[in-house]
Amino acid sequence: MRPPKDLTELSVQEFDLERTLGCGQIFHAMSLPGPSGPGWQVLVDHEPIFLCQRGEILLVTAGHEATARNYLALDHPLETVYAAFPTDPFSQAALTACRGLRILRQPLWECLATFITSPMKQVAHIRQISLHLRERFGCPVRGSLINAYPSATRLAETSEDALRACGLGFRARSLFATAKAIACGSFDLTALDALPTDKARTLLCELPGVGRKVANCVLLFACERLDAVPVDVWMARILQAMRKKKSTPLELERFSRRRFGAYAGYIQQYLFHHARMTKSLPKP
DNA sequence: TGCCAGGCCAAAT
DNA sequence: ATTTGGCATGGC
Repeated sequence: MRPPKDLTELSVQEFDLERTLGCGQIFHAMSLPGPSGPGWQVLVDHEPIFLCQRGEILLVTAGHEATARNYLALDHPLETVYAAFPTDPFSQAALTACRGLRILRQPLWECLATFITSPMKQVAHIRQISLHLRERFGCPVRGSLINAYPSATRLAETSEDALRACGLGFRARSLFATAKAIACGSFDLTALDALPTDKARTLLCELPGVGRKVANCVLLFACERLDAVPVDVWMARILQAMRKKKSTPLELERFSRRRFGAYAGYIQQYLFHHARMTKSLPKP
């Protein structure tokens, strides 16, 4: 995508584009040199959007302002999230370092599929797999560098081996099986919206390749459940350092929900990103 | 080289 | 109910 000539200026407060796109919740954003400084291209389903931030001005492809506002969750009450941050030095450092990071509103299938490909993979490699799947099976989009994320139906008509050839390893079986379950209608993703979080999580965990951690990623990043806390190896180390008592991942998840409150998932993302960027943990 | 990565699953205790 | 081992791949 060439940066579009027609850009609309949006006024934004408490927003940081680079942190939001780069904190490990989406895996496809492409950085581009723009007409007025560097920017990013993202795809929201089949809608290509160019974004470029200069202070409290966000430049957005004209005609796509409403999609951008929703995708970037510019309506989330970050001051309320900040007020709920713990006061220990590590948490406050994470807040300072990540201020303006927002939890995106991701397309549901893309989010589910990419996190099925995530177990025992580093963020950079999840991105590589995601781009490979888009390149091989996704629909081209006019004006976009990258293809749309392939639908469940499209992946269901490929094969486990074809997915394996995209570097998925043992995750190929899970992604293929889940794609088939959704394509044939035996699992209805649209039913998640109406369910309380615990029921939605239980339902998601019925899908191949979806355990509690991946389910919590989907709930947080695509289902607006901002209290859902994915506990990966990084979060386990962070939360274990905050809680002296030796704990299982599930205990740490509940601990974080009690400690952090209704925006526990949001706070989790700040702690996760900060720990990864600085390779540091809270003092035990 | 060896170790680790935004885990999941089934088998064994 | 809880713990353990296997699973593919790539980066440092």
